[in-house]
Amino acid sequence: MTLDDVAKRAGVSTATVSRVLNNSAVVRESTRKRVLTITEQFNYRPNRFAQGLAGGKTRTFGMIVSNIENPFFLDILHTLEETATQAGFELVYENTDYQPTRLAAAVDLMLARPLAGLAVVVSETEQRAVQRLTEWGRPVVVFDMDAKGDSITQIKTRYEKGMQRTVEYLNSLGHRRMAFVGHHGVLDPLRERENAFQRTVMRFPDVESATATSTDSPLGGRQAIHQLLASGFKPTAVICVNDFMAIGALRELRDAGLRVPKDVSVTGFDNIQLSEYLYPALTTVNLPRGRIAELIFQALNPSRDQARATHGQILIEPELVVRESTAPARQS
Amino acid sequence: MTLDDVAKRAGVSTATVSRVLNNSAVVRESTRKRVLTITEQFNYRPNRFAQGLAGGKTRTFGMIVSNIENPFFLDILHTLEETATQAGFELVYENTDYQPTRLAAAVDLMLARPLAGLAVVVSETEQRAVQRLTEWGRPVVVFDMDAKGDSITQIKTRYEKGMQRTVEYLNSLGHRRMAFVGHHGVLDPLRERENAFQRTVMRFPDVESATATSTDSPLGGRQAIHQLLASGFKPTAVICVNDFMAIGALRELRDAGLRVPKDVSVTGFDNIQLSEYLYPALTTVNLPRGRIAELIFQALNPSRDQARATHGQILIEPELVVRESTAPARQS
DNA sequence: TTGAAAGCGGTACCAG
DNA sequence: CTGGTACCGCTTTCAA
Repeated sequence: MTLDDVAKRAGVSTATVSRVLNNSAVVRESTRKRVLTITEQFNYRPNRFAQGLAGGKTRTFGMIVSNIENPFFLDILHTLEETATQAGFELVYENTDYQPTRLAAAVDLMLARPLAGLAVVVSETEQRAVQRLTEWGRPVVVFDMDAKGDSITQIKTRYEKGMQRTVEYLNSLGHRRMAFVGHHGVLDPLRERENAFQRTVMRFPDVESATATSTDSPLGGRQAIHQLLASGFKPTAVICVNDFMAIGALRELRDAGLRVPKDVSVTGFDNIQLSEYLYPALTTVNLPRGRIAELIFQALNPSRDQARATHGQILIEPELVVRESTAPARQS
Repeated sequence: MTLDDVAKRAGVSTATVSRVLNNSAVVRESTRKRVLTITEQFNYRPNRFAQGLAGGKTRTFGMIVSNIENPFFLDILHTLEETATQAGFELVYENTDYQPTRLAAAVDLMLARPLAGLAVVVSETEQRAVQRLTEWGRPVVVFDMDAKGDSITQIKTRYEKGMQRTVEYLNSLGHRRMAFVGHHGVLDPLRERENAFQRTVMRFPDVESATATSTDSPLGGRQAIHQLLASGFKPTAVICVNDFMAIGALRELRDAGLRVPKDVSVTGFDNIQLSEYLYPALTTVNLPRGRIAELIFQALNPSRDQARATHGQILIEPELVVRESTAPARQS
């Protein structure tokens, strides 16, 4: 069933059917009704490809994420998807696994589609990809990535602030040996988290620190802790780059015979839903994913009244959420 | 940059460029090179809409899931996405939230796209949607859903068997008061899990049982346990419909002052990665998501040699994975 | 208020 | 081995 079929059956031209379906022009009520009856009767759906080709417009957004298995990314994707669907848009996503080459490939793929807008929520970066994004004419949102351009909206979180609050809090509990568990996000934003840790720790001269790195997953968190412990460093507090890795960290610490938080405190980052279901419930830093998704949608949506209202840079303030995985350092 | 631009610059026809790009016919090496040089130089990407329209073919698969937040669905989606991408396909998904109306809408949307194939991995069902799927000419895979048709592959798991093993195991540990925690999946497959529980329990005359229902999430699991406990029923073992809900169940039991597995044993279903990171690590039933994703891809992929090799019905055997959340019932 | 027709950017058949 | 060209299904002027 095509537009043409519908038109024939309704005894009108394809142009009119198109008008009815898109409310793009005033059509006499009677013909309008007639057309709608037919389309419903046959459950007609316009071919998206033809629509996209002809109109040059699309109702599809794209989103690129680093690791969809990590609830942080998944939540944003999910919320954005719901919001977009509600508004009559579709969402397609690509996963990069933190690999710059995959990021570049994903951007190329997305831009070729074409799309109405693209959200790039990744922790890695890649020159050519950024280049293409800035040259692309349509709305782009980048999260924690440096890319400037006319149609680019940047959303950033103040990791450093979140990190500071975490370290300060732990320090106030008496912790003096802290370890940072990160993952192989090779570039900026991740580094930013790690750098933030380093910088913050430096401000506490009596605090010793160490770092361990692995993949972004519970298993990675587990391995990182394993390394750390094997290295001989005995932290009284472990700061994980995110909650996802903290899950594994908690497990490995327990398996190593260390009690959390009695023997060692653990913190995460992101405040994913799971974090309060862990045992012990995780002390972490909240990053409002729902709000981030909303902001992304607003920046992407072309039918904004306050066009460009959401343009430029948006800053997200992180806040510490204290739960059960942190406690005063033991006198040792 | 369009095909035409490339053709002009290379001094050939659009047909030739198309041939080169698709390896669809033999082209003289020299012209082939020339064309490729241009396309790379300008980083040309064919417009997917035009391709889809013209060819009638697509390199896009669709997947519909009930709850993408549940790692069971996410894992399948993720694996399928990777596999598909590797093979040069794209994957788009829709989430239904277990709502039949959303399932119907998702199917309509997917079929209109159009796609090269569609995977429907949901726990609900809807008449019209099933109808459309069977009438659609292209490859369809349904997981745990009843839909028969020429181009439909069905993948089913033997829930009942998994459930039996679980109940038998618990019974052998001395448990006589069991509760089932399910979610509001209104139709078949979920019911199937619950029914499987009921049927299995019936075979053990001395086993008392109860059921609680909530949403498919950790929070839901928590609430279900809350209801259960409030009802006065004191189970010595709790069987959760899936691991995702078990996460919340574990938490609520702990908050209620019950120790797992000392006071009450808990089991899940699916064997999601997280299950071994929980505390205590969850006893569950393994459902091989990677393999399921592989099977789906094979059934969907049009370029199969052993065409139809994966047709008809495929059965997945579940197996019990014993971890720490189950133990002998206490003498009470 | 409606119809006719020109594309949108590819694909694939038919000649040459 | 390569070019010409008729579509694919829909949107959007331009006229009527």
